Amino acid sequence: MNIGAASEKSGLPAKTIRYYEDIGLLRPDRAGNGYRDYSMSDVHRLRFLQRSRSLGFSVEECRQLLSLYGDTRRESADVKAIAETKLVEIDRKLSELTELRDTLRHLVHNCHGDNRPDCPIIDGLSGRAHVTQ
Amino acid sequence: MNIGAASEKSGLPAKTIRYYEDIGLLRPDRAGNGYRDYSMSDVHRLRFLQRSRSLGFSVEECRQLLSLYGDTRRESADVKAIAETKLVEIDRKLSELTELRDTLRHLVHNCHGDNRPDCPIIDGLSGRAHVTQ
DNA sequence: TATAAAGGTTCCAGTAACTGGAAGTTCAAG
DNA sequence: CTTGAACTTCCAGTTACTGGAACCTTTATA
Repeated sequence: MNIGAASEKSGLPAKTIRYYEDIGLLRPDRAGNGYRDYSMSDVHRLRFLQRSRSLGFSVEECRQLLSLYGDTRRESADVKAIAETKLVEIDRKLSELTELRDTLRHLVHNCHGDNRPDCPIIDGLSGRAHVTQ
Repeated sequence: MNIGAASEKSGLPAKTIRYYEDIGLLRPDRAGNGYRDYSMSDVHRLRFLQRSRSLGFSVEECRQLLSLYGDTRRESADVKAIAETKLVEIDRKLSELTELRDTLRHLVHNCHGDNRPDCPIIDGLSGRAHVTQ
């Protein structure tokens, strides 16, 4: 498929997809006319990149995560070690996100949402009183 | 407290903290010697920035999130609307992170972790067969 | 008290990860 | 056969830092 379709399916702009190719994150085929030709496997890779980037992993971390899926030559002890390290990081991100969500929820549920500017939660969390962790 | 202590407490490099001041995300006091002097409120702001940045929110989104806490002049209906929009996004991030974690867990639990390079999960997820969503 | 190291300051240049735009090619519709 | 959308490469600009120089202040040690 062309880059437009790959873009739509992966949620990444075409520009970004070309950039990812430049830095060696994928290597789509080329059709006879010079157009890039993306396989489902490429799209899967791109979706994965879209997700993990949006979740705060660096491109290099994404490259490492991708290597867990793609590099069959890598020894499995190695794969396991990398995956376990990333798991710890993901669990931390999960609990931080959960905490952020709970705070915002609290904000939403306690704000009356009318025009009165005295939202009680804003006062409570403005920094003087509340310290997270 | 000095920038070094603020850096340690927030988990952000001093360089980044100065940069955040440059772009108007906080305004620490100055001591008589010209050194920046951070309050607990500043540190709280910085920790918040550290977290939300590492979770994939842009600096502008962080600025918006911070405004939920800091800007008491903002009308509460406005606060509520912004918070609700961010909540949707956070919930999406949460489910994506959970999915990523489950995939990696599966990888860890099914890899034998010895020197044999034939980790069965890698084959399964290499892209040809498996498509997420 | 001298002095060296550690930690602070500004400023400027470099990097990471895109992003926009120009200039040209190819394809699909009318 | 032409017009417009989608593709190509290339180069410049932006965001969010990050490293380094040159200098100042504080603190520990001789």
